[in-house]
Amino acid sequence: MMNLNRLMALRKERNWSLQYVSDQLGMAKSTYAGYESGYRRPSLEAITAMADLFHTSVDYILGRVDEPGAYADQSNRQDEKTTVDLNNLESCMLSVDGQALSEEEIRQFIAFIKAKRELEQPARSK
Amino acid sequence: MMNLNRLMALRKERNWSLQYVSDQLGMAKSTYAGYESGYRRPSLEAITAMADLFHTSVDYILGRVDEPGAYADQSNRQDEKTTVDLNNLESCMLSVDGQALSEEEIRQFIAFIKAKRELEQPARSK
DNA sequence: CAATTATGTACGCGGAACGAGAACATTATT
DNA sequence: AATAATGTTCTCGTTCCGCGTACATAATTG
Repeated sequence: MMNLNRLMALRKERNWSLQYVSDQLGMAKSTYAGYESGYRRPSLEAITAMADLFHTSVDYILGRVDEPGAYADQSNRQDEKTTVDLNNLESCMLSVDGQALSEEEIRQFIAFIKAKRELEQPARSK
Repeated sequence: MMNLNRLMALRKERNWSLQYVSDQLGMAKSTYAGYESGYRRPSLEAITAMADLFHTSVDYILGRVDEPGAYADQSNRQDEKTTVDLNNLESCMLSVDGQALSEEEIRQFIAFIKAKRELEQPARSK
């Protein structure tokens, strides 16, 4: 039927754990795991929060649309200054000395930042 | 909270009755009426069926997006990519997982990228 | 290698809330 | 005026959501 098969792909692309995602969404690990496995179905608020977290659209998670980054998410829409979250690679082009950065380089930077934050906050785990 | 205020507008634009819409959706009149009034929240299947019936997106019904026919704009949005050079950061703010990056972190990243490019182009450099 | 911790999976339970139908009020049609 | 159509609100039975928990496996640490 209507499976949310794309959730796991969205999570694994970012190398996030179930625990980390469910913490970000403010729900139990088993709850989010139920969404990925198809055992449970998210509420409208839950699926909206997931679309925000993954910087994609509800329609994409539902499989109604095939472009992950088709819509702007709320945080980007409401900010007057342009705020770019690096997880949303489709929305921005970054360059250094006029030379564009590849997605791979941006991913490395994200990993670098996360590793740095881990070291500074050893108590927290994702 | 998250009201589906746009449902009634979508229906009235078409001069459709609650009975007609609920028949098309295969549910009771009171069920769909509950969605419009905010008394009940639709399931994922129900809101998907509504998006299909009204020829719009789930994100539009949820208020995550302001254009009813959001699908057509996919190619347009990619042209609107914001290009940011990391050497002049005054214009924009960068974040990872919604957490802002400090200027120091970005400077470290610039240094990292430059060093990486040095190593990848040993013949040209110097 | 052993021990501990992180990660993914499955299940049972209490309770929230969904969906249908009925009853009623209001408006439109004849 | 009578009838039908439309919109609103309520109760009831049932579904199923979300959490806690337990367990299996993989990863990390000493």
